[in-house]
Amino acid sequence: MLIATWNVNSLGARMPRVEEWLEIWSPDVLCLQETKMSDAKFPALDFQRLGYDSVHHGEGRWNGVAILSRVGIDDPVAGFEDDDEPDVDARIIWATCGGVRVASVYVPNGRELGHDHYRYKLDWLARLRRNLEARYRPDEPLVVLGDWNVTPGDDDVWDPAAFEGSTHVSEPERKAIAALREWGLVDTLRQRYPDAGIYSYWDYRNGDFHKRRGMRIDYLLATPALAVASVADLVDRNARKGTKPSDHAPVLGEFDR
DNA sequence: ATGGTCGCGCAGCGA
Repeated sequence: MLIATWNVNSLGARMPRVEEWLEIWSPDVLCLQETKMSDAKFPALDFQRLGYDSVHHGEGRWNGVAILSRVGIDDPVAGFEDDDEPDVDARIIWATCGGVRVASVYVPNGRELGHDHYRYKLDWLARLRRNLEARYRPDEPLVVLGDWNVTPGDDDVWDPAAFEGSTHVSEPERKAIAALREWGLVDTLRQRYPDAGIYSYWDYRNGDFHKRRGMRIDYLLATPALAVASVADLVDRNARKGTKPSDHAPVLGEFDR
């Protein structure tokens, strides 16, 4: 089972690249973030033509998450699986694909330390943890994947010193990700490559991609029940090249199941 | 050199 995640930075702008990419890789499941699209405009028929069922949770101009699957897509839930107030943004969608519970997540950026949006980011991650605790167990096959907007450690940033005092590297954010791991999630790529400088996002500016100045903020977090079957992890850097690329590359995990 | 690029949508914000 091949499961992938890709922050496409507008599906409207990226559809040619996404269709091309699906034909190259034929993943079983592809999670998308930042579709920047309403549900009404989501091109479900185009994905159907490529063999994928899909679910989408979008508002229009900002955010927006989706799951595409060619191994079934059951029990979809848009937003958190709790009875609290609905999230103000469309940032998480769930579905069961081929016997694996999948969540596609677009974690708030945070903007600046101390900003209201930074508090929202930390609250959002805590709410995700409560959702997992209330609804799932680490011995069930589940993967939460997407754009976390947090580097789990210093190996995940091209120059940690350059980001001192910024979001994406702060201790509270990293503790929130560590708390998810402590509940029972495995960062499969990092487990396979313990200290490699592997990135998934490069700013469009400054030629950062060509200078290899990136961050690893897109990843799969799988329960041990699923991670035990992990056989490969990779970032498709080729998708960050060429005409009208997203600023994120797709991240793939393969499981022997 | 203290910016630099995208996307959205038509100014300027968000990333």
